[in-house]
Amino acid sequence: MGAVTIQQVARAAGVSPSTVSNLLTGRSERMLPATRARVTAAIEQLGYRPNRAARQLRTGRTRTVGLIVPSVGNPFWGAFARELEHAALADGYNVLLCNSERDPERERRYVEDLWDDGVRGVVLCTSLPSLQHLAPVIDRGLQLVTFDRPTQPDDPASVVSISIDNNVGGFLAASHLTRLGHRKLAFVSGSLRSVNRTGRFQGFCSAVESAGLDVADMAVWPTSDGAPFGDVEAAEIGRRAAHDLFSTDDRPTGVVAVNDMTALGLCRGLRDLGLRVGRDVSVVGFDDIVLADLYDPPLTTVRQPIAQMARLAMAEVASHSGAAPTESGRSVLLRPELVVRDSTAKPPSR
Amino acid sequence: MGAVTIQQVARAAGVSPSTVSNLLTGRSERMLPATRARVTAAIEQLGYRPNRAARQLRTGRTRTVGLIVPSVGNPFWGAFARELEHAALADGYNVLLCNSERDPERERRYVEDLWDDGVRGVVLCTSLPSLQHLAPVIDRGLQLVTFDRPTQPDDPASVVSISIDNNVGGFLAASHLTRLGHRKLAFVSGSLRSVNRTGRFQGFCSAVESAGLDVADMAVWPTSDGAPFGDVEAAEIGRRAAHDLFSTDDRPTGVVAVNDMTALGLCRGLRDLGLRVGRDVSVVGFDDIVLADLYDPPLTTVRQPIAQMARLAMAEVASHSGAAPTESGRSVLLRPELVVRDSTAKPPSR
DNA sequence: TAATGTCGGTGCATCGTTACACCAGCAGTC
DNA sequence: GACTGCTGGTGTAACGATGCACCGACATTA
Repeated sequence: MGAVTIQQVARAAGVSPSTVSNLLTGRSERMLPATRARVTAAIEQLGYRPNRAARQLRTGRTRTVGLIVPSVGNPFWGAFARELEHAALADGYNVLLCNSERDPERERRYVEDLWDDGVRGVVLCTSLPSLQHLAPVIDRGLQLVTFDRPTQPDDPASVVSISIDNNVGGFLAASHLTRLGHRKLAFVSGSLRSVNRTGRFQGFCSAVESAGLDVADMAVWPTSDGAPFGDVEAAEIGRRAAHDLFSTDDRPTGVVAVNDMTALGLCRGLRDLGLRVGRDVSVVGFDDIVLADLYDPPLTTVRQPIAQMARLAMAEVASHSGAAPTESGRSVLLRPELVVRDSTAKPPSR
Repeated sequence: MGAVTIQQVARAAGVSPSTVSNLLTGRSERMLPATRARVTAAIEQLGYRPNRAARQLRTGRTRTVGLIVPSVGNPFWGAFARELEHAALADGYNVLLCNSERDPERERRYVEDLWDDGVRGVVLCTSLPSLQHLAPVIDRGLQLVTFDRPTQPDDPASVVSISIDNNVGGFLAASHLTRLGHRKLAFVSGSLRSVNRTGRFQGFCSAVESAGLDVADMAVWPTSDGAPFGDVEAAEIGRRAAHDLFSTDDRPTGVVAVNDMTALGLCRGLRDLGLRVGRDVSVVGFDDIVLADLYDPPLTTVRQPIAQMARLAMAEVASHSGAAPTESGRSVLLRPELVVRDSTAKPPSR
């Protein structure tokens, strides 16, 4: 039952373990073709597979990267996880998936566990304003790449971020509505303290102002941060927002949601109230998950190029991990794209 | 920069490495309280964390289980991955996520890679009729738990399966439609050769027959297995099915889809054709993903109790892995539940 | 022919932890 | 006082792969 070791292969091939190791690690130039053939044959015949734990203990390296997402239950994160795994596989890496449920303590525990497992590169999907809880591990040399969270001023220097320009995204969404003629907009999100919410909201405000409207007239939900919802509940947030925002007299005619799940929940809530999305109310989402296009009506949304972002994130994780932690971090901001579908239209004439 | 080792802790506490190890591995009874306190203090002060690679090399064990899903891009698998991780965490395990994209060769490679990584338990979500490509690793002692795929006669003996009773599920879906008065039904799926499709289709047929109808009159899509679609494309399958099935004269009035994503794609396709789901056509999905309830109209579907199934799967993976591979496998079949929403109604009167 | 260089390959210490075998010291027993 | 048994530890050999330092044998050069 015991697995085949490098010694057994060496014995079978009539060479020393070092020679087998040399072949395995790519130092096969200094070797007679005949020897190489014998060793290769022995490996093949015995079905030898190197013990990774031993290899890692010796070298200190791993071919694993960590991925921490709020929740893979959310299709956006699921899709991103898939793309990252795709990119990782191409580079010969594995992905260890962790759901933080947006809990900083879980983030911290996961990052430390990953470090103990020998993982030296982690892609972290978070919207927390601070990374202080991870500072100890980053100081030890962890290469952290944040996704969907632009670098903040007080982040550790080595942190790299891959993100879309949320400001532009928010602007695209809101100005699409103002151009259609909407005068009373709403902005709906989950927690107020998320980093990308801030960017998207700023873009929203810019668009409102450049359309000659007053931001103060717009509706913002929630008004106070009493909604510390997780990611799976994103849809529930939208649903509640619909009920709150549309039970007043001064209803908005267009809504920008902070992500597609929230937008979908919003649509559902509007339907409960007897309002038709794309006719009575226009809704713009964010992310462009697969379901945005399947929904009825298909959702207008701001697309994040997740495949491209995943490749970038993977490249950063792989290139820097193991290098000196002094390597200065960088921040990559990609331009999002507005995808117009049927959930937006001119406001109904009164 | 070098990490703190067990020797340094031992030196700091004035004991031998063995004593520290004894404390770490729970053999702390044979130890004076004073000694234990000194060691604990030293661990704390130095910030010692055991090297997992070394530990694994020595013991051969890992606290990691593998999870192979068709694609986390599909919300159903994303949700399941989240539940499994939740269950694993409670047991002190980590989850290594792998997307097979329904490719047997990728399945095989992943299973072997996991084995090499020291992983001795894997939850495999597949609908392949055969597990022969994994037999070598299973023989070496891998504990395989299949999810959403009932055990097949020629599966290796040690394989455990956790699944719903697809037959019952198919029956529930179809009989719901016949009870509403539908006489002409359709069954839509992706690949014909998937195991759970078979079960669901059988249940569908039983329901049709027990309603006094002829299975031969029902529409089945696809008619031949020319659709080797992956999981992300499940929605696309539904969309194509809608166009194929509803461009003829003899249209069905009720459709059972093999899963919710396909059902959603189907709804989208029907909308393209100007048909209203829940009025002109009734649609029943399968799985009850979060989006089923958000959709417009909310989708009637057969619910899989994924949280419960994830816990069961985790329990099986953890309990057997490492034990003798002679342990005989078992097959757990859970009863699914029909969730009636608005996508189904009486057939329109002609 | 002695010195030097190259080629092809090997020996050995090492990574950090664990678990088994062993051992002092002391108490109790006959 | 020699024996047994227990308590509270310690010494040491692995686990499997790696990579540096080294080495014999042959070729080349002065």
